[in-house]
Order: sequence, then structure tokens, then C-alpha cells
Amino acid sequence: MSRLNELRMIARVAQMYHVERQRQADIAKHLRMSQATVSRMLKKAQEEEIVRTTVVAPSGTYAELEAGLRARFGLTEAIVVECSEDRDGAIMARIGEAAAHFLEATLQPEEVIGVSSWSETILRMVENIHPMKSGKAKYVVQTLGGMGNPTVQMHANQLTTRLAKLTGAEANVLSAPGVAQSREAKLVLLGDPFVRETMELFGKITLAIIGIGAVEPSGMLARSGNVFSKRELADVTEAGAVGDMSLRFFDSDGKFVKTPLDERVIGITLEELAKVDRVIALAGGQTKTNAIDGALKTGVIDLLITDKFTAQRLVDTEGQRNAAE
Amino acid sequence: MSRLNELRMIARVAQMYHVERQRQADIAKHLRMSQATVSRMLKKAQEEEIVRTTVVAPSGTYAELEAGLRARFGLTEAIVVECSEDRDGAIMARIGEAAAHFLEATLQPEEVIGVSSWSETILRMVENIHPMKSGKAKYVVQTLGGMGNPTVQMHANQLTTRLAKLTGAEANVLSAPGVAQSREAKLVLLGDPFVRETMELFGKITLAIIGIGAVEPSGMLARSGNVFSKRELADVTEAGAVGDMSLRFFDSDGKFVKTPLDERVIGITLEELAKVDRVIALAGGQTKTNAIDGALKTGVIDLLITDKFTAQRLVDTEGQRNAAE
DNA sequence: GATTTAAGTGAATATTTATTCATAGGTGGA
DNA sequence: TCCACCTATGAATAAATATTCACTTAAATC
Repeated sequence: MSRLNELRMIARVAQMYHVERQRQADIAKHLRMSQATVSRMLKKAQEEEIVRTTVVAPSGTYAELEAGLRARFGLTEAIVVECSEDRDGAIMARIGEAAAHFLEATLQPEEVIGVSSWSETILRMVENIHPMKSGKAKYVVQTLGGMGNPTVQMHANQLTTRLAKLTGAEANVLSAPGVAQSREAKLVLLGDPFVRETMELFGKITLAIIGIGAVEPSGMLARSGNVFSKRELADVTEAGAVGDMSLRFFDSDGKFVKTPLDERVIGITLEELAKVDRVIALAGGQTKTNAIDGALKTGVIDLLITDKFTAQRLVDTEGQRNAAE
Repeated sequence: MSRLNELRMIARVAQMYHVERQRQADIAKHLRMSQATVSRMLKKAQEEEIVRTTVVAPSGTYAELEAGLRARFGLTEAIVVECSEDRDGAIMARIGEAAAHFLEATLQPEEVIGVSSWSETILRMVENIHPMKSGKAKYVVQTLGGMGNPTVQMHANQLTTRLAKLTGAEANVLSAPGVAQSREAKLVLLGDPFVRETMELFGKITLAIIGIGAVEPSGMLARSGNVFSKRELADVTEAGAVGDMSLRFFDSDGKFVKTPLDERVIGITLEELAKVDRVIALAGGQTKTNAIDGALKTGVIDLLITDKFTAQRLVDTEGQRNAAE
């Protein structure tokens, strides 16, 4: 019986605190006890489940999928965006918006941003960033050379420049092709002082924004603008690669896949990426699902922004192997 | 769209704070924002009803009835006890237990307790009090003389003495009948130095424990032990009295009813009672409902302890008149 | 386009809450 | 009955949270 009276009292205290929003000191005075006791009663009220706190996710948000992604891949954070249809265009737009919002909200002063320029999703992100008046970031560093024809390469530089302008940072473009003609050609290009200067900043990057690419005839070929030969692509596939970040490949287990191509790519390596404080990956879409799954397993990524359909597929995938790092 | 992203973020913060029980500073660090912002987001989460806190009353407690009583009668507190049947014996036992628990939990050091001795419910309370080793109260003052035959009078004194012993206080009994034979007899009795000493303490009482009596042939007559004549009782009834506290009467509107009897009663007055810091009334039962209703309307009572049946009747009673003081 | 108004931010600070500490009473075993 | 141990308490204090302040930027109005 005395326990019931005690619970009765606890319930009353909980009522006064949570519903009537009185301060503990006032409740204590009212009931002639110490504030410490009120605090303890409230703790007990939690334990006894006399007070219950529920967090309701607003519709259009996917807290559960996010939690699932975090748990499955050991991510620091995950953002799953609403998306009406499972179509690449729509998905990129939504991810870009969310990424822009996230960047604006969490960008630190003096940040060194690395951006793997050739990704349409990242482009969408940049389009959605509002100019920040007080220069927040320090440098924006392009982490992969331009791709394909000079026009597209120009575009990539512009993306970097624009992001730098929006964040009030200094732009460090990588005035080189993403893929050199040969190992020797790469060495020559690396001799350029501007290229070298930018690449030396790779180690200083505090926030990297990257896209994830899928390795499969259509995707890869389309993106590469024919800089890789069919033969080379076949090699990559045979080596087990399922996707790339900045043209660095990994397999479905998240293991890095070394290929002769590495010798020709001018851009950040996965090892360098792994050392960056925050690595944010932007990717979604049916065709990229496997690539994203592998990318997450590399342990390089801290935060993934994706769409609800892809998130669902990533969480569903039955692979008993335990998640990344 | 940005609003959705903001809500998404708020929901995530709420999740981290309420479910994962992380500190605001840690959440802030994780999401790269200031603790102040996290605090604000959590506030917003409340407003947006993303977090909901519910207080569930443990079964066997009647938070709603208590709230109803408080609202209707302007009480500081109300305690409604579980009770299996609407029968006086059972009700008194439960109220007594609850009162004992409440007293133990909230008794202040140096308290001067006034106790209107002749009430079976109060007796039950005293029976349930555990002895308090460290003398908590200062005095226990009997606020109404004994009633009826000397044996019963003795009993009343014992109740006071016992309560004093249990609370480690000094007992101040009122060695006089509760009702003198006449106005003159009362004056003589008041001349007694011990009686006077006790009555002078009435003004010092910080906590009064009283019962509520019903005015109706059976109740009143039974209690009075024939000290009041039929004629006198009829007068009281005609004056509109519905009940009494310490033999001081009031009507159904809570207005004090002065009667010739007042001249004969040796005990605390309602005016004196009104000045006491905490007045705790113990009463329940079908027959006392109207008396309790009137008593609460006097505005003298700060805290009522009653049973669920009586509480229900008190809250239900439709009297549009607005509640007490 | 200029100017006022409103809204949002982090650092500093005030306020509120949780915990530690010292103490006291209760409990159960020898 | 006495002792060891456990629990509960309030005062003091540590820790955590809310608010103020000064400032910046976005939006609204002229």
C-alpha cells in the first residue's frame, strides 16, 4: 500500500513537472521536500514508466531508415530524403537539396572542403546552396581532375569555383584531366606547381563531399567519356570492383581494388579520403545501389545522403556479414 | 522543402536527446552546432509535437479526480485513494493510511501540528504512522476538547499524546470537554492555565489535521454523545448547517454558521483554522459528501484526502457556483 | 534600392537540474 | 541486543540546460 502511495506521489510530481511545467524547486516547496528528492522522483517516474517520451518522426522523414543505415554501416549520420519516384533525376534533385541544407547548417568556420567535382548530385547540391555572407569555409579543394572534353572539364572547375564563392572560401581547382593518358603523362602533370599545390591540400581537407559511381558498362562508359578503354573497364570488373569514389575502386565487400588505372587517375585516393574528418557521400538510385553498398563497407564514409528507395534497398539487403569499421 | 529538412534534423536531435539520452553538448559536437541551438531545437520539437511526453497515472491512483477537486475547490492539493467498497470502515482505513504516508513524507522540522482529536479517520491515520526517530515536529496541539463520557475523552487525549510521541513532539492536550454545559461553564474551564496554554498555541499551528462531520440526526447525535440537545441540533439544521469541523458549522455554500452552540464549544474556531498554513482534511463516505462539499467551499481547507467514490461525487455535483477562494 | 523589421546564431552567462557527500534510520543476522 | 550493511534524505555542489546579449543576415516595406 505504501508503494502505491509513493507512486501516486511520483505521478503527481511528474504531472506538475512535465504537464504543468513547474520547476523542481517550486514543486519541492509545494510538497515540502527538497529539490533533490523531486529530481529523484522524476528519475523514478521514468524508470517506472509513469512518464513516457515518444519522438514522432514528421511525415516525409525516415528516421527508421536512417537509424538502420547508421547501424548497418557504422555511419556517423545518415540522411534519407523523401522522393516521390525512384527515378535518377528526381532523386538527385532531392539529395542535392538536402545536402545543401545540411552543409549550410553544419559548416564550420575555417573548414577545408574537398569536392569530387564530377557528379550531377553534387552539382544539384551546389545549385541549392544559398550564398553565405560571412566567409565560413577556408578553401574548397577540387579532389579529382576534369573529365572528358574541355567543356565538361571547364564545368567541373566552375562547380568548384562556385562552391567556393558561395561558402566564401578560396577555390583550389585541379587544372588537369581526371585521367592522364599514361603513367608518364600523369607524372608530367603532377609537375605543374598549381596542380601540386592543390594536391598538397588533400591532407588538410576537413570535409569531403563525394559522389559514388557504379561500375557497369552503361554507367562507367557514359561517365568516362571514353577515356578508359573497354579493355581497362573489363579489367576493373574482373577484379571485382562494384563502384568508385573519385575513380578509386572498391569491391562488394568494401575492399579497395587496385588497378593499373590508379596510375593514370589524378585525384584523391581512398587512403587519403579515409583520413578526412567528415566524408559526406551523396548518392541514390536503383543502378547505384550495389555501388553504394560497397562504398559504405569501405568505412571511408561518415555520412550518407540518399533517397528513401535506395535506403530501403540498402537496409533490406541480406548479407549477414557485419557492417563496416 | 527546407522546412522538412529542418524538421528532419529536429527529429534527429530529439531522438538523440530523449531516446539515446545524449547530452546537448555532445549532440551539438556531433552535428557541428552550438549547444544553444540544440536547446532551441529541442524546444521547437516540443512545440511541433515531435516529442510528446505523457504522464500515465499508475492504476489505483486517481490523478484526474485529484485535478478535478483541486480545480473545483481551489485546493492546494488533493489525494484520492483507491478503495474497494464505498463503506465507511474501509474508506477510513484507506484514508488513514494515505494520510499517514503523506504526513511522514512532508512533515517539516519545527512544525506545530493541530489535531482535532475526535475523528475515527484521524485515529486510523495515527495508527499508520511510523515512529519518527529524529523528533521532527515541535508541538502536537489538541484543537478540540474531549467528547462524551470520560473514557472517550481519555481516548482523545491518548490520540494526541500518541501522535506527539510518534512525531517526536511535545503534546499539548486540551483537558476539557469539547462542549461545556453552558457559556459560563466554558468561561470557567478557560480559566484553567493548562487549557489556556494549549489554546494559546492555536495561533502557532502550522499544520492542522481535521475531520469533517455531517449534520444530520444520526451522525451528529451519535457523535455528540448527547451533549447537544435535540432542540439545539434542530437550530443548527434550521440555520442551514450541513457539516462541521471541530464542531464549528458551515452551510452548503461554505459560509460559516454562527449558532449559540459556539458559546459552549471548547476548541479552535474556523477563523483561527483559516489562518493556519496547511489545513489537511480527512474525510470520505456517502453520508459525508454534502458536508465535505460545504467544508471545501469555506476555503479553509488546503488539502483533502478522500476516497475515490466520494471524490467522484464531489466532482460530479453540479453547482455552477464557482469554487472557493 | 534603401531602410526598417524580424529571425537566427554562438558565446557568455544565468538558471535549473543531477549528483556527491555526509549523515541517519531501517533491516536482518549473529 | 548489537553490529554491519543498505537505503533514503537534504545541503552543497557539479553538471547540464536555457536565456541573454551582441551581432549578422534575411525579408519586408517604402
